[in-house]
Amino acid sequence: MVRTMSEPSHRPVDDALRSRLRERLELYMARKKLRSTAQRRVIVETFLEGRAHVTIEDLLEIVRTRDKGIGYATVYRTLKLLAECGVASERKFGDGLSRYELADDDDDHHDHLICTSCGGITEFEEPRIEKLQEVVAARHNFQVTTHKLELYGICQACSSASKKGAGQRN
Amino acid sequence: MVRTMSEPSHRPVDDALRSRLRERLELYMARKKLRSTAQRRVIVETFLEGRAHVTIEDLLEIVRTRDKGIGYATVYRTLKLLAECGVASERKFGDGLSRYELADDDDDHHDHLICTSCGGITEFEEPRIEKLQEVVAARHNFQVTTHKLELYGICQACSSASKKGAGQRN
DNA sequence: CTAAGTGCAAAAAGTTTGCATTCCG
DNA sequence: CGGAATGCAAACTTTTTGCACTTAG
Repeated sequence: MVRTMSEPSHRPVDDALRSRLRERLELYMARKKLRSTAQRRVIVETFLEGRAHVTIEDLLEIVRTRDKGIGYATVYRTLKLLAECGVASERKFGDGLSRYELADDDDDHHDHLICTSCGGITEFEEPRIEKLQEVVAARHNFQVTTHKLELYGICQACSSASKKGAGQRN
Repeated sequence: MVRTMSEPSHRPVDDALRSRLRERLELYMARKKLRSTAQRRVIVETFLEGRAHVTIEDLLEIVRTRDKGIGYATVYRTLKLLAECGVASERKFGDGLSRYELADDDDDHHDHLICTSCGGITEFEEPRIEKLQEVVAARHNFQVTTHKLELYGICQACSSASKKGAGQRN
């Protein structure tokens, strides 16, 4: 009950992305003759449908609500598999944890704003920066394969919270 | 300005920077009533005069040629101290190691090209990218305190080496 | 059937810390 | 002297792996 249609969680754009990724995974697994197990299916679905930037620990917790017995190592190995075949991207934001998100399409890269107060992560795209990166790389005869751009600081929510005098913290 | 760290390049320009950093450290230590020990002096000098992007392990090895008995923990704690007072910057390039380099001046930030083949790290500056980062941050009402931009790929040396070796690609 | 996949526990790998001892100020 | 600093080893954290058992194909 109570599912009013007007609300936000449904993003048709991402559905298309997800099916592309699912397909990519299937092809990869077929080619490498990898097996589809109950655990993998649960982990992959949870990852694809879940929020971005999950840690292995996060994902394990969610996955275990669906299948009690799944172990850390299986989640770890499955995420590694997803990263290998270009379905997930591993990110390290310097807090010592590895995080995973849906892989971008080749032509559609995004970067991150990271709030050092609440830990919130926001994505952004700025094609002009990507262009300049190419310029820099060319200047050094460097062939870029990937890049990482992260802006660390205080997000809007935290800065208005501290203005009001309230504490923040996640 | 471009400083390439993989080669034995000597940089007279940096002498001014080093004295500024030494002074900053002295002020900090005086203010906090920290002590100048033989170990710290060796570690700090080795760090200031050595090449950029050293790991703790690297630095320990060099330091021990000067003072056999220095322990890992002391190097670790001294680098942490240097980072605290703005003399060193800690960098993590995703290979699981922490690396340290001389801190930039406030107005003079640089970023990195990282060769995934030879591990070489080259520094670059591109003010237009910095500008655009500010634009992005403003768009999100985000107050940037620091940022990290890394381009991963194949450096010139490695790509010409593989050209000779494998004889394909152009 | 048989090789891939799983779960567990232990190993790695890097970072941090507790503590007895040393030594700067 | 007294507290800061050191060196060692042990504790931690997160990631990775060895292995015996299970199971997909």
